[in-house]
Amino acid sequence: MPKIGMEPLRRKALIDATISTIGERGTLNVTVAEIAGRAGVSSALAHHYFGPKEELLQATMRQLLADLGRDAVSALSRSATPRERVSAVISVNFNAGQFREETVHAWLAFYVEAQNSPPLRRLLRVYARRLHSNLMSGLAPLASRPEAERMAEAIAAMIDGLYIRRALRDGLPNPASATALVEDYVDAKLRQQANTP
Amino acid sequence: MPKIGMEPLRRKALIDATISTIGERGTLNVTVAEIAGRAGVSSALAHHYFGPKEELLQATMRQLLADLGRDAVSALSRSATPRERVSAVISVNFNAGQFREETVHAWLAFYVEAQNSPPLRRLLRVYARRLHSNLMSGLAPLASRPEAERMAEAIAAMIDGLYIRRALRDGLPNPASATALVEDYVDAKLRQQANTP
DNA sequence: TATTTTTAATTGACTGATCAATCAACAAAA
DNA sequence: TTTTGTTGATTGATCAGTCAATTAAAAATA
Repeated sequence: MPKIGMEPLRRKALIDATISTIGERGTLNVTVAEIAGRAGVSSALAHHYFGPKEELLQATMRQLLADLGRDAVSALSRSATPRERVSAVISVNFNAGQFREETVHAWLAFYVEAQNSPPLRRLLRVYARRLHSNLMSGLAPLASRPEAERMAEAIAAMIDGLYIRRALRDGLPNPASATALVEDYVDAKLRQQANTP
Repeated sequence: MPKIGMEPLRRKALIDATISTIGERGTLNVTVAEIAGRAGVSSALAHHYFGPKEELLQATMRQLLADLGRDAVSALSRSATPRERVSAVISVNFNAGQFREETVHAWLAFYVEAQNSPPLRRLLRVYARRLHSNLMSGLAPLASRPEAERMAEAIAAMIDGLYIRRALRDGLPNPASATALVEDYVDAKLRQQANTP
C-alpha cells in the first residue's frame, strides 16, 4: 500500500514510538525493531528514514526539546511581571505534558547517554542554556546580577534534581509539591533580598 | 600462581575496575571482559566470583554507597551544632572523593539502570533515605517539622541536580561553588525563619 | 486514453559483530 | 588427593545495519 507522502508521517510515528518505548523501558537500550514495531513498520524502514539508530535518538531528543521550548515560550508570553516569568518557567518544567513518568524516564536516559554522544550532549546544553536564560529574564529585574545568576543556577539544579528523584522513588514529588518546593526557595531568597537591601 | 586467599582481593579489584570502567565510559554498557581486563584477570574469573553481570553491578553500587556512608558518619561525628551537621552532610556529598568526574558518571548510570533493576532501585532508595535522615538530624532543631522536611527535600534535590549538571556541562559547578549554592539556600531559609517567628 | 517508465514505500532475509555465560581442563597450594 | 584459583575456547543469543525484491502510485509517453 505505498501511498506517497508517507515520510513525514512515518518519521513522526517513529519518534513518538521511540519516546514511549524508552519511557516504558526506562533506558536507551531499546532495539530498533521494537521501536519500529510500535510504529507499525519494519526495522528496515526505520533505518531507511533515519539511517543509524543514533540519528533516530537525536531526532527524538530534538522533538522533546522542541516540545518543552514551545510550552516555555507560550507560558512566558502569558506572564506580565518578572516574578510571574520565574513562576512560569518553573511550572512549565513540572507541567503535565513534561512530567509524565514516560517522559521523565526518557529524559534521564538521554542525560546518561549524553556522556558518550557529543551530539546529544550538545542538545542537552541547548536545553540548559535556554532554561538559564528564561530564568534570568525573570530574575534579572529582581536581584543583582550575581545574585540572579546564583538563583538561576539553584533553581535549575532543583528542577533537575526533582526530576531524578521523581524517577527514583515513584511519585513522591508530584507536580504540585515539586513546584511548591522551588517556589518556596524563590520566595525565601527574594524576601532575604528585601530584608537586607 | 594460585595462591590461596585470593577471593577477597579479586572481588575488590573487580569492583574497583567496575567503578573506573563505568566512570570513564559514562555508561553501564561496559563488557565484563573489559572490567576483568582492568582488574588483571579473565572474564571467566569475574563470573566465577560474582555470577551474572548484574550481581557485579549490585556489589559495585553497594561499595559506592558504603563509601559515601562511611564519609557521612565520619563528617557528622565531627560536627557539634545542628547547623554544622547540615553543612557536614552537604559537604560530604560534594567531597573530592564523591564528586569526581568518574564517580559522578557512575552514579548517573546507576540511577538510570535502577529504573529496570529492582535490586539497584532498592539500593538507591537506601541512599535517598539515609541522606534525608542525615539532613533531618541537623534540621529538626532549627525549624518546625514540616519546614524541616521541606528543606531536606529541597537540599536533596539540589544535590542530585548539581550532580546531574556537573555531568552535563563539563565542570561548571566545582565542589566549592556547588556547596556554596546549597549553603546559600539553607542560610536564606533559616534567616527567613528568624525574621518571621 | 492507454501504455510504459520512473519513483516512493516497504519488507523479509541475511550478515557480521558483540557479549554474557559456561565448561572442561590445568596448576599449585594444602 | 582434595581444594582453590584460573583461563581459553566455545556456545547461544541479540542486534544494528544492508540489500535485493515487491508493490503501487505518479509521471511521461505514445
